Parts: sequence; structure tokens; C-alpha cells
Amino acid sequence: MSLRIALLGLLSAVGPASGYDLAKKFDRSLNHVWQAGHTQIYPELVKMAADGLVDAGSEGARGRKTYTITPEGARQLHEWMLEHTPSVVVRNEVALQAFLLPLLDRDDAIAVVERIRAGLEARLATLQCQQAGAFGSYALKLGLAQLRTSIGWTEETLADLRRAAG
Amino acid sequence: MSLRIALLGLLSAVGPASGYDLAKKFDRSLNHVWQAGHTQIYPELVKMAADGLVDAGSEGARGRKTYTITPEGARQLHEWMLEHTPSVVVRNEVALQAFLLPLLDRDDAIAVVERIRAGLEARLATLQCQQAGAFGSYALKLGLAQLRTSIGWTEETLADLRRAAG
DNA sequence: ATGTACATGTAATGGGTTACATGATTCT
DNA sequence: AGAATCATGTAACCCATTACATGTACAT
Repeated sequence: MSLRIALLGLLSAVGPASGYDLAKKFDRSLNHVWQAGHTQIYPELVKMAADGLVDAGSEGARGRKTYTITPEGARQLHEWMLEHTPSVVVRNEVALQAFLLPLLDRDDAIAVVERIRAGLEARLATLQCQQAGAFGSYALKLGLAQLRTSIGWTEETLADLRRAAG
Repeated sequence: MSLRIALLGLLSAVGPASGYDLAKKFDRSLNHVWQAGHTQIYPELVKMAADGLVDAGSEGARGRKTYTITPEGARQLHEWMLEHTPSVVVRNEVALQAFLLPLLDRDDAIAVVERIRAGLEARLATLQCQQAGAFGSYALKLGLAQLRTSIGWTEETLADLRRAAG
């Protein structure tokens, strides 16, 4: 369901676009929120056209198909935003390693947390470059805040590990 | 893969346990880190036994099967912790709604963010009750910090929305 | 006896990733 | 001529959820 919503949202925000365009947008502006490759996007657009949420225009150069959101698509997007309580459920490999840290001896645990921190900082650098237009700015702020919080956690945890039996 | 790791981690932390036990542990101590129901856990334990990562003991009362981690299971768990760089990828419905907020008019946007805040606060209350033993305490700290950050974001965002064209 | 907690499973479906496959256009 | 980018698709597989299905033990 959420893939549909993300696609409708992009079409609504940037206007008519091809599957190829949408895949790029996913990669560049939506990647900290949702991920989808072209292999997932193309078939989904076909289904959405069948369901009347988007219009597939006639083929352009190189077989390009430009999709446009329909009024029904816009309605369903709006309805989802207003009615759907987002699930707070998270599946997080970083948190899983955090959970399992006590299984390791001190030096291994430190190495693991250092690596986590490096990964988070790399991602923070990436996100900081990606300045959103008006669109996506709320989500970007949220993403940055969460990364900073996670990095803060790595620092506290490293201090804690180094304190214990230093 | 991560389901395997989570199961090995639990078996390593709490000792031999049945699928039923593990499903409860998932629900009670691991739910902010990873989720899995019994329908996913039971078949996975069978496969893990086939792969030599756990030993399935003989059946006890009520068909209960008690699984024990093997040395090979412990080795793979340790290896994963040390070698596997956790993916930082997130799929987050809250962030998706955040991304799409600019599609809504001011009052709808405020209602959406209020609902998000209520959901986050409910979850925070749940997590705060769930005090971890030594085990899981690092992950719990991380989870709490992230929830507080998200709640902070809802407050900033509400202030921002109310300021604009108040 | 009725309900609750214990305990295990299967099947259908949906969502997502990886690998495979093809062809057009543009740039150097 | 060769490489990069544009552009679309399919198939196999893995992971996860929901619904279905069964039976035991214990407490009231």
C-alpha cells in the first residue's frame, strides 16, 4: 500500500513522470523515507493504471511512458493521509546489534559500535547534502534529527563501554 | 538473515527455549528492534536445526520442543556481529507522512501531525514500562532516545504549521 | 464445562530484492 | 566504435503477515 501512496505523492508533487523518473526521485529525495527500485515501480504503475489511480499517456521516445495522477488517485492519497494511522513498527539492524552488544566482550563491542557510528555519520553526510525543496523538508528534518540522536547514542555507549573495566 | 540472528541471540542470552518462548520474548523484549510472529519463528527454527545452528531436544509436555544453540550457531552469531555492517535503510510510514505533509492544507496537516504525536507517545509509554535487564538495555536506550526525538519533531512541526498563516 | 494459556504447525498472499534480458539515444 | 544513460520489463526467490487449523493442561 505505502508504495502506491509514495508514487501518488510524487506524481502529485512533481507532476506527470515516467517510471524511470519516479525511480530516480525515490533514490534522490525519498530514500530516507521509503525505498523502491524500478523492478517494483514499473509493475505497480501498471496495476495503478488498471485501478484508475493514474493515467498512462501514449509512449514517447525510447518507449517512455508518462504517468499522470487521476482525481481518484489524488482522492485516495488524501484519504490515506487523513485516515491511515502510520505504524510505528521498526525493523532495524542497528538496533538489533545494539540489543546483542552484551554478548560481546568489551573490545569487540567497542569495534561494533565504532562501525555503527561510522555508518551513521556517512549517512548523515549524504543527507546533509541532499537539500530538499519545500517538499520533503519536514521529512528531511526528521531524518537528520534521528541520525544525530543515533550518533549521540553511539557516543554515550562508547563512553559507557570504555568506562567499564577500562 | 536477521531473524536467524535474533533467534540465535535470544537463545544465547536466555539459554534453551521453545519456539513459543522465543515468540513471547520477541513480543516483550525485542519488539522495538525486530518483530516476528510464531508463524515465522517455527519454520525458521526447523531450518536452523537442519543447518546445525540449533539442537532440537526431544518433545516435552504438550508437544513442546526445546531448542539449544550449538557451537556453530554461536560462531555464526559472533561472526555476524563482527562482520556484518548493519543497513541504515529505514522504511518508515511516519516519515512518509512527514514527506507528504506539504500536500495538505494547514488544518489537515496539523491533524495528521497530532495523530502521529499521539501514536509516538503511546509507544513511548509502552517502552518506558518495559525495563530491560542488563540485556537489551543499550537497545532500549536507543529506542527511547529516538522516540523522544520524533516527538520533539512533531512539536516543532506543529509550531511551524501554526505559525504559518496562523 | 468453559475459558485461558500453552504449544505447534500449514497455506495463501503480499511486499521487496536480485538477477536476467532487451533495446534506443546520446556523447566522446 | 564504444560507453554511458535512458527506458522498460520478467522471473526467481526471500521475507513477512494473515488466516486457518489442531490439540494439551490447568484453573474456576
